[in-house]
Amino acid sequence: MRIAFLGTPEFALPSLRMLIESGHELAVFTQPDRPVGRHKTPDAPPVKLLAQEHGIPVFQFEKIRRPEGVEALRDFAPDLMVTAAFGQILSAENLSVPKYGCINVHGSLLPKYRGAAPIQWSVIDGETVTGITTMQTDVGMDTGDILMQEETEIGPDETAGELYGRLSLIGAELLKKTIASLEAGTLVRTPQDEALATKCPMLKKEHGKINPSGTASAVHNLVRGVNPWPGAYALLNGEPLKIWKTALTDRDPSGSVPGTLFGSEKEGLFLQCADRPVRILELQAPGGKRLDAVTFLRGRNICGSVLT
RNA sequence: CGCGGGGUAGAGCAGUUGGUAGCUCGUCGGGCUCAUAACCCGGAGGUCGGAGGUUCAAGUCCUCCCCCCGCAA
Repeated sequence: MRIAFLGTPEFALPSLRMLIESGHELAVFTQPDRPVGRHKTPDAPPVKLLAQEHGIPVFQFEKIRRPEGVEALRDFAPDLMVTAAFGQILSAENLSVPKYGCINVHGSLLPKYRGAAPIQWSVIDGETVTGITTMQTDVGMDTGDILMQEETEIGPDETAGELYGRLSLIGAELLKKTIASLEAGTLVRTPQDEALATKCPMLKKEHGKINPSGTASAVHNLVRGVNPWPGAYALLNGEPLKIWKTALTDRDPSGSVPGTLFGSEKEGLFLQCADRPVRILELQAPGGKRLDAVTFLRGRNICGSVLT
């Protein structure tokens, strides 16, 4: 088939790789190179790099729903469009170009977690099961008919980054099955149950802010859910202290106010939360490297301080 | 040239107005102990990121370079 692949970050790579290996005729549409990094050098999206390695034509539009984007799509004349974490909203005009429309690979079990960061929010919310949905894209935000779904469990200490990697692979497999079913003419479309739908926003820096007045579980889930980006933090004397890894513990409450740090080089570091303490395993001071808690404590005494 | 913090013993940090480098952990040796990751005593280990400069004297002041990190994207 002639397939227009629309995707941007790492999540889309396994799916694109699968399409390449399956021998489809491809064109890739991805986000423009963006200034990234400490020195603001423009950086090509991962999908672009992979496409170029395989000699696949790459198109980068600020907004594909504008006339030039639509025109480029029409010129390629795909049978099918596939999106995986593309990051742009498609217009009805975009969707009308291929005869089979557009299949989207989404990182949640729709209709739950519609929106931009379903994987991270699933972890932040403490969900224990999630999955991949392939859906027939319509003009709404992840509102199209469900084609196929595959579940996977979220490990109790799994980070969003780890889950992201796993789901990207599951997504590629499910996409393969979905396209095979489409080609066989056996694809079944199931409308989403609007009553069960939930939306999640794009993650911002401030979503990484830890609330020490929450439960230990909530803190642990946040730390996992925003790892590796944007990263969890709390303020120590007005300075952001990044907290990379935590562990739940059965340790009794320390009696101190939520936000209090305590522990020692022998016991490790703990943060008192609303109910009980959570163990801090890895953290990072501003300007400093990411360190395990015991090493961190060697040079600085932060026990007794209160995070806000 | 976006803003800012930092490179000092194997690790993490201190180092005051320039005057022979300290702390915690680790490591090595010894001791205590039924025993120990606990405790006590002792030792080794640093051309203070690199190059130049100022000075009687530079980790500390000046210039340039390399590397790491936070913010911002």
